[in-house]
Amino acid sequence: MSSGRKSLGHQKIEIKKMSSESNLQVTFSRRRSGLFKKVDEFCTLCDAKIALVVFSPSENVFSFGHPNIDTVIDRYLSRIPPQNNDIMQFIEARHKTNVCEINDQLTQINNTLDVEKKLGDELSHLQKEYETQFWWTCSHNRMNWIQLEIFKKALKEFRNLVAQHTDRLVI
Amino acid sequence: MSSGRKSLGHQKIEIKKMSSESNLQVTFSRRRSGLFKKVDEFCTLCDAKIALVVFSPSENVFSFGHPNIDTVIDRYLSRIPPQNNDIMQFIEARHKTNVCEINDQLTQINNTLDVEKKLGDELSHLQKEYETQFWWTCSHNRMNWIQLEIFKKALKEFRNLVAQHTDRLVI
DNA sequence: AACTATTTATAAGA
DNA sequence: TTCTTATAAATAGTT
Repeated sequence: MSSGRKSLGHQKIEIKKMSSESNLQVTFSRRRSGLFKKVDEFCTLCDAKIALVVFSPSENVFSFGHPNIDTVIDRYLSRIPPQNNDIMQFIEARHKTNVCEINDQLTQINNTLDVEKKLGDELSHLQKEYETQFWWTCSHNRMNWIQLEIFKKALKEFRNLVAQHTDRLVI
Repeated sequence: MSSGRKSLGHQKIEIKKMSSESNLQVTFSRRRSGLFKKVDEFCTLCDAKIALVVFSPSENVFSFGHPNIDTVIDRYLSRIPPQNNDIMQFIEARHKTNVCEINDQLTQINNTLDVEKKLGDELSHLQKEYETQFWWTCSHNRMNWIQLEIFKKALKEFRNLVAQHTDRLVI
């Protein structure tokens, strides 16, 4: 009884710059995830080549690319005809380094993975102790997340520092 | 009677490359406009700087930018206005390299954060049903371990990257 | 961070 | 193609 409605739910909003700063934060976050999800689905479903770059008002950078953000941007910037295989090969070559690094990374991961796999298999025989394992994994995950946030902050500061230095030098 | 329904309406679909070619065409068109609308709303509401480039499977190009696509792409690639002075160009080149790599790193970390958060959320929800969902959880734990290995590697690379950058900064 | 009522997006069918 | 329809998905406001 009483009120009845717990919420008005999704109300229509006007599409213009949001007034409330705190509201903007949460809306940015919500819509950013929604957007990246849509983009991901889009290129999966439709085999589209995509590059998406977003800078938040606080200068945080987010990006997504398929099959590779730099390839798509390069093609956009240089207006390369898709028929020109030579040039496409050249562009692809520029990313071979990246692929090599990723391969190295995969190798290391695979090596580590053998150990991790064993752990996983062992775990399957330790259902009784699962609860303990669960909480360990959970807190481990959370710790990593926090560390990652700290590193991200440090990285941003470092980037700004580099920018400042260079600005002063250039001026 | 019998049929009654004029249409089944919007049915749930699996997110994987579409099999039907003609269906892909219409889906590409529909989702592309939906996407560009979302992006437009996003930057209007949240004052986000955005660059979006899409190549269709048939190599048609679509793009959107706010406040300007080239500005955002340049910023992502860390291109700065050309100078005449050779020394300035040298400094700019180094600046470009540094900031570009850091932007990449930040993007990577942001993406990793999304993954970590998702894993954390999944694990939290699992708590309620871990007894009945034991096997499913097990495989997710394994996935989580893989993520953690990637993360550890990323942190190592980041440490080395910072070291390299710091060396280079000392002119 | 979850919930709920709406709006918005969109898969199928015509 | 373009419109309609029924349903799924996203999300604004609230707690």
